[in-house]
Amino acid sequence: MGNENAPLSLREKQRKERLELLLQVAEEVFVEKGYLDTSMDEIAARVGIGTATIYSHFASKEELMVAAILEQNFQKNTQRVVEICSDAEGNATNKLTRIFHFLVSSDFFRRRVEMLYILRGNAEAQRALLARQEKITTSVETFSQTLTALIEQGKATGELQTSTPTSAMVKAFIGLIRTQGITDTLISKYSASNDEILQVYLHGIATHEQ
Amino acid sequence: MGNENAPLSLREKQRKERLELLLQVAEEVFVEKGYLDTSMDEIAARVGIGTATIYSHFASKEELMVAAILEQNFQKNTQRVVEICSDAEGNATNKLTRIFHFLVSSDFFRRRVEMLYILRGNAEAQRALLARQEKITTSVETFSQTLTALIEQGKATGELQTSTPTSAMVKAFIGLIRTQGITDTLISKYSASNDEILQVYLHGIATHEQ
Amino acid sequence: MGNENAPLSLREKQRKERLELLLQVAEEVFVEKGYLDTSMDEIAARVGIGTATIYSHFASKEELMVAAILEQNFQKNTQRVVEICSDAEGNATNKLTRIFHFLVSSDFFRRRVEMLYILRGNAEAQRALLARQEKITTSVETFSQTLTALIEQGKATGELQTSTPTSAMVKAFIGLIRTQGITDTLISKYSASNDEILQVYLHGIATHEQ
Amino acid sequence: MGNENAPLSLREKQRKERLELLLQVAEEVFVEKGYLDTSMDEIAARVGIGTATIYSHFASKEELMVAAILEQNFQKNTQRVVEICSDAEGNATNKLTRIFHFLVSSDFFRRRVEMLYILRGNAEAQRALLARQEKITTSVETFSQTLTALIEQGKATGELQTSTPTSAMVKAFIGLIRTQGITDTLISKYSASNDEILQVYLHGIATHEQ
DNA sequence: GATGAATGAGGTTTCATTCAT
DNA sequence: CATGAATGAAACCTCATTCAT
Repeated sequence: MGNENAPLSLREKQRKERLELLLQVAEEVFVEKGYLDTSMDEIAARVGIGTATIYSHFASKEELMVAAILEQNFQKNTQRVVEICSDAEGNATNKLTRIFHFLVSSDFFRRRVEMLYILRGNAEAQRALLARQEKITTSVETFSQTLTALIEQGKATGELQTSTPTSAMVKAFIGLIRTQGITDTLISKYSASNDEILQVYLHGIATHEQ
Repeated sequence: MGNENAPLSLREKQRKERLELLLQVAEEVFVEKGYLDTSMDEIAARVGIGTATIYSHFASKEELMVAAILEQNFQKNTQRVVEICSDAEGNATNKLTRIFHFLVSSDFFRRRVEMLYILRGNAEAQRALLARQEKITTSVETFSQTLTALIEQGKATGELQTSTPTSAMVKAFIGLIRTQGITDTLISKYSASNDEILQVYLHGIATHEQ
Repeated sequence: MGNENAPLSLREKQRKERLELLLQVAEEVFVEKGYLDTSMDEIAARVGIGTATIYSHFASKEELMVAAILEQNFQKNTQRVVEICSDAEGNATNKLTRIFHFLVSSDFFRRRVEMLYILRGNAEAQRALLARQEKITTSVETFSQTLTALIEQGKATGELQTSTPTSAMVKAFIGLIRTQGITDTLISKYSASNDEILQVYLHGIATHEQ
Repeated sequence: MGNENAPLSLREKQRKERLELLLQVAEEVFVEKGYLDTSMDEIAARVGIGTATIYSHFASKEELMVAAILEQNFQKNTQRVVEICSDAEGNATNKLTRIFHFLVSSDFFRRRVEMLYILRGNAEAQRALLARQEKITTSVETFSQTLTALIEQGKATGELQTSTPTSAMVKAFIGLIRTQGITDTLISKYSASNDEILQVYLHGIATHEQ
């Protein structure tokens, strides 16, 4: 009966609810308008709070963005990945396929990469990232370990090659997802679907015995 | 006898040289400081021209960035890709490997993706992109056709699978390169090198007959 | 039997102690950081009370500063000046010297002058000054009368000139102390010590008979 | 025929005139409202220029204040002091009296001291002071040397004591003027005029032979 | 009575863009 | 044509003060 479950006072409850709403709205606006064209005033107005109130939750615009993009979704995404891996049915390839589709559709990585690009070279942003990093360490760890375990299972069952290091397979997998994010005229002309791209990857890590 | 080959007047020659210098410097600064922290004044100062002069070449900051990042290098990069493909020696896999290393090291795609992310959702930027698009159409075409041809050659010689569509192979290849650009704590922990990632891809498109 | 001497309730006692602590801390912070960079939140945090609580004691930041700088020390300083003057030993010159050193070292006038400069022209501050003025009237009176009496004693004993009005001597004396407060590059180059400056003053008010 | 006397282009002339107007207006507003209650917007509005234009002349509000208070008047004041000292008529005491009255009436030291108090402890302000310091070094030197020379002349003619160091006399003189600046209820009750205060000083540095 | 969260109002500063020279 | 100075517009952020609990 830890008191973290103790009933929050009305004030605290309202504050917590507003924080969640703030994060949700912030994410929406950042995604809709991009970092540059999003102003703190607009976020506050949409939430229905004073601009200054945001600063009682987050020290800077950068910190708000990091929180909105990272914290908002990472835990949920990680949880879903774990669920997929825990499924009794399906082999490694099948599970990787499901994870791939889920993560591409969740848009999480697109936002994450966008954030990383935008905040690159911004000293304050680096600090914000660090300040918030620990809050998602658990998710990062779980996410990584889950993927690693999945691939090693695939190797153990002979489904995946053992000649390619697991780390390379994981890294390539994440890269594969990240790449789906942004539209580029250079590649938009290629009609290939996400599925076809995934096939190249799966083929690349699979064993090819007769 | 088109007069586009007529000798340029001194004025015109100087103007053209300055334009090239401007593009070069702009790219440097954008890459060095990022879009946000780059000011038109600084670019002009580094080039040694007046700020207003930039606006006689480009309609906006966005247009300058598009030009600096896209036009500045695309032609050069395309040319090198064509050269590699024209080489008498080496099969498709070997050439893809060389192209991969060249493009990763040239940093072209990192900058391009960064630009796309940053300018996403910015209406003025979209207009700028369109306004400049036609200037690089030739390069885009050449680049695409060269890669497509290379992969189809590989298919013809039996080196690459025919079951995967060429367009998917090309798209995955470009995605592979784009993914190398940005460091992310999520994948930075995986020690896999670029080479190992490339192997996954090459393995994924190769035939696996005994 | 005024009930101002009645035993205070625990509540009232605590409140009074907190007020004293508040004034002390406020003075510290104002002196440490200056008026501009001192925030009510910081003062409250250092005292360990809620920000809003300050406003149950003082109507505004200005009023708090006036109280903290004026009331906090004036009584103590006045008391010490009275003590020095009451000393059986020493003539007027000697006592003025001791008072001078005490007041310079106590830093009271520096803070007072700083406050006056900073709050000058601030209507709210003038109101605060007036609102608090009466609280220190006694000290002001005592301070003034003590100095005046001391100098008139000096005149009576023939130690000080009678040709200079007492009021001028007092005014010059206070000005002398006030002047020691702030460092200015214009006069910092003059190596003269406080003592030497004092000598000019003492020489200026002394009789010079052979 | 240095080209610093070359006719300025119309643009340059206008800019210079506006700068002078800016400094003058800035001084007025700072003196009228105090540092805190003066906003850059108001200064700009009164001058009739855009707020941003101020920043093409001065890097910060602090730098503007330093320039407006220091540079605006120091040279003029110094020049007048030098003129008084160069006067063939009058001995040292007489000249000190005239300098005293001039400087008190010019209000220069009051503003200077106010500035020093306000900017104390403000890091940006210290930088601004340094950045501008060199611009007034000449005036500082001239001012100091002129006063020093005047007093040493007084000593040479036997008018002033030689037992008190010149530096102490100068320092006390400047302190004397600085003290006239701010009204304080503590001393405002003393009816003594500036003149009477000055007498104490002059008496303090004079020789007292029979 | 005490509080901490909320905020309105405003401040300084930046910068892409324009325009008179 | 090239320019540097001017600037409008807006952004982020701060903080004294209030008010519901």
